[in-house]
Amino acid sequence: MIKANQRAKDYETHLRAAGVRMTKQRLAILRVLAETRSHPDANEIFHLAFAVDPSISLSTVYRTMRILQERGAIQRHAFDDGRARFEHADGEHHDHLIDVETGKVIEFRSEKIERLQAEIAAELGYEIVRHKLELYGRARPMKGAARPATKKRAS
Amino acid sequence: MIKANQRAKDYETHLRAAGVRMTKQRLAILRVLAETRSHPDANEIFHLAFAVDPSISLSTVYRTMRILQERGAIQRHAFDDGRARFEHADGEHHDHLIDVETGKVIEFRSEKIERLQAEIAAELGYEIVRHKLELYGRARPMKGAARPATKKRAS
DNA sequence: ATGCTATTAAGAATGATTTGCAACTAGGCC
DNA sequence: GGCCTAGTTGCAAATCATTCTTAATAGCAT
Repeated sequence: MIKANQRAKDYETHLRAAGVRMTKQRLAILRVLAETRSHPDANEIFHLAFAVDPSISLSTVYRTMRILQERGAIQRHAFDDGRARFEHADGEHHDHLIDVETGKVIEFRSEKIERLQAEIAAELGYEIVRHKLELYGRARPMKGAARPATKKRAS
Repeated sequence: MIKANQRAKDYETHLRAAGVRMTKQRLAILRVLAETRSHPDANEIFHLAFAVDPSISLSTVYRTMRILQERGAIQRHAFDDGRARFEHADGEHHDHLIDVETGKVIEFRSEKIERLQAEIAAELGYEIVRHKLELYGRARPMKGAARPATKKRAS
């Protein structure tokens, strides 16, 4: 994961520039976030970061996630399972398809959908600030190609 | 609200048919659900139901909401504010536009969006079980028509 | 290195939701 | 109508995710 390392550095640079103090706990969290391509909850982040720096506590994870969210460095999601899940916000917006059987989260992005949403909001007299689209689905008995990997682009 | 009364009766009939015992507490909840066009949380339902039948307790609200959800009689939403909000699932699916300033929830439905979602899921090898689309927006300085009412139909 | 201040760990506090349990009741059966 | 029993209830205690309090610690500008 060479890219992850770079991303961690980028995070650090940006946050420092914004006047955020870099403690070893925060660095551990940034590393963890940079390395994962999934959508961990606070507890998962805590355990992963603990492996990097055992001096970290769960409250610090929560505090830091809040700061990162305020700075726009991460996104907080509230899927239907109750707890908050986090994901780094490295630029590009995308939506989620959640496998109802395995809980697996697949990311995708569709320009058509984005456009349509803006149109609908406009018709209702609104301007979209952000949005959340979650598809909950069941994998179909494969017809041809192999099961798609994590990041997909749809029409 | 004559329709609401009918809806409450329908709920009751269906649930009875499914072998669910009808207690006065459950009837109170069904009445409340049938009468509201908003998205109350457990506590709000509790207070409203309490007005109908003061023997009800909050735990019963939670227990009942779970049963209704399992039976498909209601939908549980997890908007970004943390707690669960409920809404009767009387047939027609719709999505939500949440006013970021007032918290007001506007319902809408777009066939185009529905179709597009199915297509996207299909491309990823999935079949949609359910989905959730939430637009968070800001009201635009009205250009012509009046502010739209609660249930809208978009393109 | 020093000092000021932000940040931390730990645990207590909070808010939403669930659960354990003894008392109660809906609804099938006579 | 009354009986019976499994399902349901209210209440309080338990759990879960998250936030707050506080005394101690550690960035980082100088």
